[in-house]
Amino acid sequence: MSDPSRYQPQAIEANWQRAWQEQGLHDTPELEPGEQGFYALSMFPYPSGNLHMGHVRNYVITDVVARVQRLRGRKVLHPMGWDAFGLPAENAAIERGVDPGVWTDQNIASMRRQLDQLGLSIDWQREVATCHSDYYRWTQWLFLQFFEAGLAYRKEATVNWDPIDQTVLANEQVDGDGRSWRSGALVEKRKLRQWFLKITDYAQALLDDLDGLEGWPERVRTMQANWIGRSTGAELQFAVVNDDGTDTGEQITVFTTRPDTIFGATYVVLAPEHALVPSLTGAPQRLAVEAFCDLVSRQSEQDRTAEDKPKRGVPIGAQVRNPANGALMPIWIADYVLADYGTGAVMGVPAHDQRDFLFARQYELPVQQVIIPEGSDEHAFEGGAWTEAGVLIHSGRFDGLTTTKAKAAITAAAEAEGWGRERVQFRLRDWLISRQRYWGCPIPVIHCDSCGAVPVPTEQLPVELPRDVAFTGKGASPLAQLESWVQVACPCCGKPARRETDTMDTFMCSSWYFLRYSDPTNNQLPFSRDAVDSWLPVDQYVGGIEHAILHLLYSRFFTKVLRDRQLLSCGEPFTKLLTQGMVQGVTYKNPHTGKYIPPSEVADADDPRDPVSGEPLETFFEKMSKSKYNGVDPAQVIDRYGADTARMFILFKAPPEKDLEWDDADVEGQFRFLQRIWRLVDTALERGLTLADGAGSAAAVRAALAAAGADNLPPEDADLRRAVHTAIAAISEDLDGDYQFNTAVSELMKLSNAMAPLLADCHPVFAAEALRTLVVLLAPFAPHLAEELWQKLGGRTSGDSLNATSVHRQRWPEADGSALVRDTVPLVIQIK
RNA sequence: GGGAGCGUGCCGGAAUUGGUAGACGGACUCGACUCAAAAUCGAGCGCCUUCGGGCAUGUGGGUUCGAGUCCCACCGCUCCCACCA
Repeated sequence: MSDPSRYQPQAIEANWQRAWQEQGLHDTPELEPGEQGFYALSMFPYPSGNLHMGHVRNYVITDVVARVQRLRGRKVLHPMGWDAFGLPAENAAIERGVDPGVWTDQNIASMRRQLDQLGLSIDWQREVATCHSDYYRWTQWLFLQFFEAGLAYRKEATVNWDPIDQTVLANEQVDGDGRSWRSGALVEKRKLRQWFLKITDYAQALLDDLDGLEGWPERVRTMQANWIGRSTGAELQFAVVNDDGTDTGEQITVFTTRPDTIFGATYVVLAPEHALVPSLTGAPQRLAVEAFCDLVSRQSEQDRTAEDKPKRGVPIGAQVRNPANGALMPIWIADYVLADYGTGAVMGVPAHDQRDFLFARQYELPVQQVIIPEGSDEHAFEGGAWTEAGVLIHSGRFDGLTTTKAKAAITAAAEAEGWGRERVQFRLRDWLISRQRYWGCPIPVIHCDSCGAVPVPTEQLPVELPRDVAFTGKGASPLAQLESWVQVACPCCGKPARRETDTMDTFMCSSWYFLRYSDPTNNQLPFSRDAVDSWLPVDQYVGGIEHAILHLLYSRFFTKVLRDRQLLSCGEPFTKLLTQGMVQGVTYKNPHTGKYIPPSEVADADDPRDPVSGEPLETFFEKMSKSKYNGVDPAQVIDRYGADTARMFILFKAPPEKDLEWDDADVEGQFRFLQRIWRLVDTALERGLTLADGAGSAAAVRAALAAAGADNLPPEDADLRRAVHTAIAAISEDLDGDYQFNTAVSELMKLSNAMAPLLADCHPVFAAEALRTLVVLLAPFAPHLAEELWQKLGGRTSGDSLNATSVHRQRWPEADGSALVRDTVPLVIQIK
């Protein structure tokens, strides 16, 4: 600590963090009317209490973006907050009896301390926490906006029930294996009355506007488009007929994307949950049908939808007439037809649909081919469905039409004759927002026997979460068990009524937090229109790929609804999106026992062996997690090497969007690089160089240039100028394009390597300017070190014309060498 | 099954977008300094070589004066969606 010539980050970083804080260097500047600010945003964390490397990577990336923009002279908004509702707090309450609010606030405080050590340029005055009532009252207010717009409604629905967490999950929270995204439990089905938001009303707009999101990764746009899942087809009606061939008056409506194959339909299948199933089932079939429906309802989503499962079904004893050719065909129910997609009914065309084919073969239903390959008069139909396009046969007046033409012609005929119409179908379902949990934002509704579901008047917001609750972890939510809170007078008629006891999906809270940052202390509105319009849309959003669908889609939906409610102007919230890769750690696993072994128990990293059995271990990189013992604690890295090394390493090690393999040896190498820069500056100081030799005087630079002759410099001077110029161009390009921080850091390292041997021999003016450029370029990546070096070089006391109190007031060099001007002082690097 | 993407040294990754492949870093080897170690500094580091060079970017073709980059086929890997009618 006493040796001033050694780079000791621990000795300088906290000081600079304090200095920035005291100077308010990262406070958000006021924007002039019409002025364009820059909004740099990280996805806010859940306050688990522990900062992990994934957080560090996320926030460091955003911080570099913010710092570069500030150096370029932009006014920057760079906020942070807490996605603070959610199950872990409630689980802590159940397991350890701590109050979820207290637990969460403690975690926020501790994570805030850890974040501060990273030297992030965050404006903490705009901090928000979704669990504080000055935030969630506006979440409730926004819910009422949806309600008023007819976009929030209640319906009884079959929902995903998580038997461990005792709550309902949205479709999106059930993973591909039919398990809860959080507890991992196999999801069951239940019927409950739930609140939904009508995101399907915006399906088309959400899809259309994806095209304009050029600053988003292609794959995220594709994932969203697939999730929305638009398909065009037709809705066709099949009349139910009695045994004697007369119509019963009932209709079965099916949705199909292949109306051209209707002449090949040989049966109709309903989902077991279809509303007409009970009434259409014949007496002899009733027992079988009920047994089958019961079986299906007990199946998990996984069993039901696994593609390799045999398709099962039963006939219900009724029949329909094919509207195209009048043929009578049986009605079946089957597990492969889903109640909540399309109309919950399909026409079975075994010849041209693989699922129908398998089903028909299993139950010996007739197969009628109606499409043949174009240009062939023979049937290409062999033992599997023919799903390609072709030409129609056995289709009456439509014979000979191609698939494409037949789709249009048959749909048109159906429309003209009244048995169908064109129909666009989305895969996207309405968003189920009800959660039977305590630690969430209460839904501001009161249920009254006479008035129905009544919104809580806005002046009564917030509906506060009661704090004196018992957590048993069993049965209904603690809210529903708290009669003193539930019983309330109806705002309409004043009669006794009951509060809604469901809380909102936490995705509700995170769908608008980026708007609140623009005006975080407003207590009249969630945000003023002026404030939100002056900062939104977010210029650069940074976060994990795991939010590619849910959070980003919901946020886009919110933004569009609020725009349509005249609360803001933009239709898309995030102009550019960067999805950073995971941080992976070295993982040791015993391939026989399947157990993960902590690295501390592995004696020899080159020949890892199980400490108990001595068996050789597998070594690989995997996403850091507690259960795999492969995590690296950011605090320990910072204690040892400092925040600047951690920042540089994480930026350098891999391109931001790719997975990053954490390697302690590499961190060491990064630290040594910063040490070399430190020594470089020390060497310059020993020679008596300061920034005053260069930038302090425009005249000095011009005089030096004139003396040397611009095209006739001594080789060292020319080499140095070239090295600096090249680095500036490369770094600017890396940062402007796709944020290739890894190569930008490389260029910086190359520059400092190239500089070291040249500084001793070149003109002091050039040497000083080159050093100044190096330090400024370093500033976004290793801000503490850059500040310290700037000060050591006399950047604050040299009579510098900017009188900079901080290197952050220095202008970032422009990509073309000629523009390397800091106010009136030309930088040396003007000639190639 | 549908979609997106990727394949370059021992490793992470570069390559001015069609122009000297392997930047920068790690690991490794040798040397200097040291009683020694660490740190630091210097050198080497794709493969083969008769030291002239030759061969190398998953495999096989193609376009081009020129291909890691563009086109076709194949092999392998990753991610997302998936009985969505």
